[in-house]
Amino acid sequence: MNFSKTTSYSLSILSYMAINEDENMSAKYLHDKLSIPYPYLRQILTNLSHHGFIKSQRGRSGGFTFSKPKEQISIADIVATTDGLRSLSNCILGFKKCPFNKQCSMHSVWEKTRNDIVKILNETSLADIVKRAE
Amino acid sequence: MNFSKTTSYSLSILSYMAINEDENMSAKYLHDKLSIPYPYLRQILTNLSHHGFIKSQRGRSGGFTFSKPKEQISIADIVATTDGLRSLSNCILGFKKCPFNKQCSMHSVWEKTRNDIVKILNETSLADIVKRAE
DNA sequence: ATTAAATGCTATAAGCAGATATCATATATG
DNA sequence: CATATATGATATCTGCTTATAGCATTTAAT
Repeated sequence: MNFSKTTSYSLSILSYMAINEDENMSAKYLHDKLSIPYPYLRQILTNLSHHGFIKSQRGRSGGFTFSKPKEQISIADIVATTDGLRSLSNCILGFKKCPFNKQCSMHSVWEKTRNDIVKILNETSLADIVKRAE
Repeated sequence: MNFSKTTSYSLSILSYMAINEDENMSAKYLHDKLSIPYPYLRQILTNLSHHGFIKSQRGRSGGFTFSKPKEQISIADIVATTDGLRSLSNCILGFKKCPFNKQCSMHSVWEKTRNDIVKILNETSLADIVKRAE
């Protein structure tokens, strides 16, 4: 009942980077700060780089920086590259076909809450997260 | 972002059994009706039996029947034996510690929706599901 | 130049949920 | 009684996510 570790790590990384943009963001440094397993962290950083959220600087004193404005990166964008938003559009109980004859009160409740969640995911950018962290 | 297959299958099985209580519920029969992989279905039935929701009758023309009133089996009870309700109490983003400084709008939204969901899970019994299916 | 410290790339391992397979045991039916 | 059809119990396989490892390449600092 939550997002995958890969998604969770991605969100941790990008929100930390957004809040502390002055620091030099190498994989090693992020590993020390966020306690994400180093080799796994590197894979995720590569993935985030490939998806255009951040860009890398190789070589000594290299690292990662944002490659577009933080206003233009929503949580939904990040989730979409890992778990995918589709994971939110499925039945909360995991059914393909509702076995409860459509009268299932689950579905209506979940539909509403799901919409609330997706709305927040879409409306919250990394810039918003920075604001709230201040 | 939804319950595990084991939970989903468990809910399918018990709700089908509740709605069609007149039929002879063998694993084979349930497999035909619900298209759950047969050996996996058998494991789940054993698990549901161990947890006291149903009891088994061995031998030819055997099968499974409820071992307590359907009014006394809530969806939450079923989820608790598989995924566990704890899966609902965690941060939706998968964080142990909120990296967003508590101001995270995620958390308040998720807390409310989570409470809504748990409430429904607790208040909906198999008997209710039968009523709604009629 | 040489070295240290960083990312790029990719192959592989570990762990878990989901799924399968098999044999033992029980029992209704003929 | 013999047999077909159930469940009981348990070992194993598989595929995906999570995690690790190692070598190549780039670049700053000395």
